Amino acid sequence: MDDISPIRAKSGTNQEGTSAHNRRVMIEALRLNGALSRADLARATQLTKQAVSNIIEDLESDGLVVALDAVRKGRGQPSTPYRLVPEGAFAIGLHIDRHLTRAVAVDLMGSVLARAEANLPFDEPSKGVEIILELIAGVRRDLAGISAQSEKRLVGLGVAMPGPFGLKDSDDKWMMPAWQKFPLLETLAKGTGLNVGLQNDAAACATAERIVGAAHGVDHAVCLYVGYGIGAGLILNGELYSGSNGNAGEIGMALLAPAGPGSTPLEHRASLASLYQHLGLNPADSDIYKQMNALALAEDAKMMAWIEGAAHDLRWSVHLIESIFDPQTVILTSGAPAALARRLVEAMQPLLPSIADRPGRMLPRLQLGTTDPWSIALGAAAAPISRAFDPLFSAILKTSSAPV
Amino acid sequence: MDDISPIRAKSGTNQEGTSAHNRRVMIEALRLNGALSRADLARATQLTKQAVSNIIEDLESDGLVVALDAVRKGRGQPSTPYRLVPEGAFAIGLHIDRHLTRAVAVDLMGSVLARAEANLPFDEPSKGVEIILELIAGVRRDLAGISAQSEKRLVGLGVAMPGPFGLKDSDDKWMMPAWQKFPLLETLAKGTGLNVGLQNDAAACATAERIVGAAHGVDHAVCLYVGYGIGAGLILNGELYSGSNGNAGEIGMALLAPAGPGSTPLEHRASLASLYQHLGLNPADSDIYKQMNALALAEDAKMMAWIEGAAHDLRWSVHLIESIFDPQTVILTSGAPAALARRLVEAMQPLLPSIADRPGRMLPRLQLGTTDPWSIALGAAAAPISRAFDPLFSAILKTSSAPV
DNA sequence: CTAATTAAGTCAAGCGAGTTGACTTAATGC
DNA sequence: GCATTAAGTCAACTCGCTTGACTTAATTAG
Repeated sequence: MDDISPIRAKSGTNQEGTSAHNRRVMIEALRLNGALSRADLARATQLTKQAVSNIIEDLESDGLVVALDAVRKGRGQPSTPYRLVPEGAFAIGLHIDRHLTRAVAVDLMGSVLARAEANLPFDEPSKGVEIILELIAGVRRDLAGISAQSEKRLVGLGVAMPGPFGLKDSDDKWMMPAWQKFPLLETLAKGTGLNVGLQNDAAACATAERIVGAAHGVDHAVCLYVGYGIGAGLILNGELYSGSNGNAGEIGMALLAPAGPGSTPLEHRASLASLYQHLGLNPADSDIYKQMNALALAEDAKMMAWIEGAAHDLRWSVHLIESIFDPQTVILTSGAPAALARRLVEAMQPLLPSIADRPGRMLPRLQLGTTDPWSIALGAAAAPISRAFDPLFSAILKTSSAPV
Repeated sequence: MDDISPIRAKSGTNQEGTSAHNRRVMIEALRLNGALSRADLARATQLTKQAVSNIIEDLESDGLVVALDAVRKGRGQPSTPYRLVPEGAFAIGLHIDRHLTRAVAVDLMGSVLARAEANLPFDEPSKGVEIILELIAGVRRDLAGISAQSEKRLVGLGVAMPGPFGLKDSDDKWMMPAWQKFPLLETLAKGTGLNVGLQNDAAACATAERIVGAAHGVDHAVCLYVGYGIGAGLILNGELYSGSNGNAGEIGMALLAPAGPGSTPLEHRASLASLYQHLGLNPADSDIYKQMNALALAEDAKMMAWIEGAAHDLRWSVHLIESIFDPQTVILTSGAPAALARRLVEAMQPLLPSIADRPGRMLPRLQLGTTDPWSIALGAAAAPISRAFDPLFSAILKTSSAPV
């Protein structure tokens, strides 16, 4: 968003933009509906049969779609459905957390094909980056073993890490101060030769839910992510919204009351960090996930007390989110074990009344989303895929760098 | 959003979409930058000189832009700047409130050319509609007196009224139950022969700020509107966001705490309705505006007490909005007299710390926006203008079927 | 005062993605 | 068997943006 000229204006478009958009529309339609024939696509996208035929032919020769057996359905010539080819594109996703980093390789459909994790030194990013680069290299090697074309078809590296980004220098331990200052993206771009993009962890979670989860094909959804911190990933008009500085949805530091004793950040009440503190656990313990799972399954009293408290605040967070965004659904995801997340969602019932409490709803107000701890890395990987293949406004305009 | 076919897909586009987008981009560029030459436009929009020339020629013959005197600026042939023609398009805006309705006619630049108001029976919409239709007809006559082409160039009728819309039947007096049930849009469309669109009042306020106010050219802004109720108008990525049911930003009914005695709707603490109640005023009084102005100027003790309380809650609302949206700025607008609104904004200082408290800010965190009571009607009128002339994603697609 | 330079804007041919309408292919159903 | 229905192709066409050369008109250097 740097202004080269002092004149403010949106970019124009031309036939290239048209064609890029139509390709993306086809891909999205196949992703959302499974296999479709050219005639189906023509009806769904309002394009002519001929235009669709040309585009599909193109996509087929690019190895992004493939024909299935013809199917007869009533009168007329049988139709030939096409589906996406998972191996048509790949992306690497990287999740950087306080004590741990995970890397995955995914395909066009969002299937995870390779994964690796490693511990991370909390305050030594220059060392950490070496670990990360090795991790990525390993995942790439694994991927190359699965598909010979993987390197050619790699669209980018998506990075997810806790936000918020770009604030005042601070030593707040929540914010991984050493990492905030480190030129991470540049280093990774140089070290991998890939296009690199950054999201916060909650946004990545929403991206994951959108490609292979509860938000698949939902255009207005908010994804509450309860991890070490807490954040919301916003899907508005079918696109991830990141705000003016990439910090939209960073509700962890939001105060629960304007003043007085109740005026604590949400993060201090409803996050895994607060749970660890409540239980006296050490977040750097390698088996902490197992410990929590055991406590959740045993309905440990102390944990249940924390759940009650967190649910109290989260119930209200959902109420606020519904009032502000009017989403089709709210999805709660978590880095915690599934048993814990499930109990948390149960404890949030009944939800507070809100404008979401309307007749004719199609989706539940609150759903439990993915609780796989790898889902943030998956979402990170899904971001470059989305950028390359989803129908976005920015993809139509003339300087939408790096299309594919 | 009705699915004609069971296949979910975005619409494709073609040269018409391209051309429509480029026209809109030109218009927006002229709106944001004043007068620009063809060469300027070509640089700003990344289109070729020739393409711009053709489009400008088109716009000129459509009466939307006009050439100014050539200006010399250094070497080379002098450039001929073009500017928008205010009389290039008109729209009618209608603001329906509990006891009052206002209609305005605006031009392409958002200047109000005619206005009229009338009292409205609170719970008799069928009578009310007749009053409204007459009001609109009067404004249209006035407009016709100003420009002979006004009828030909009328792009639509925008309606703003308090939300939320489409909830369960209720007798909540806040929500104007009789009006919610009445088929208002259909009746107005039939009665005026115009395209009709609906927004809630806060959204209209944001639309007004965007066309001629503090949000002019700002792509990420939240507009807090303190009227009879309270709501937020959301400008995200340069477009108004209305949520999945047009109720985004309806924070009036949001509870200030999850439970307990503090658990009241924001609307009961920070809205003009709460002020009227606090002061024992009757909102149906025709001189209530003057009364409030007098009290504000006199720094009436009771009013100052209300301001303190409202500012307390609003300060926190801004904090939450900043945490959630990461906007470039928050704009407070109000139907209250300017003196009152100014005191309210002052009382909100200092703001609570938040992620908006970052280095390198270009805009203030909180600004006082328009306090003209006609601004909602203006925003209502600006909506059809925006829909017809702003570069929107939906404008590129093939069936930009009239949504709202 | 002239010539070189710089920049705005036009001209005319070309390109290319979607459109159009007729045609082919291949099923079902009466 | 023949009419009907629908998928998909062919080939000519359209129309908005692009390309590159050209014209116009100013400033600046010598």
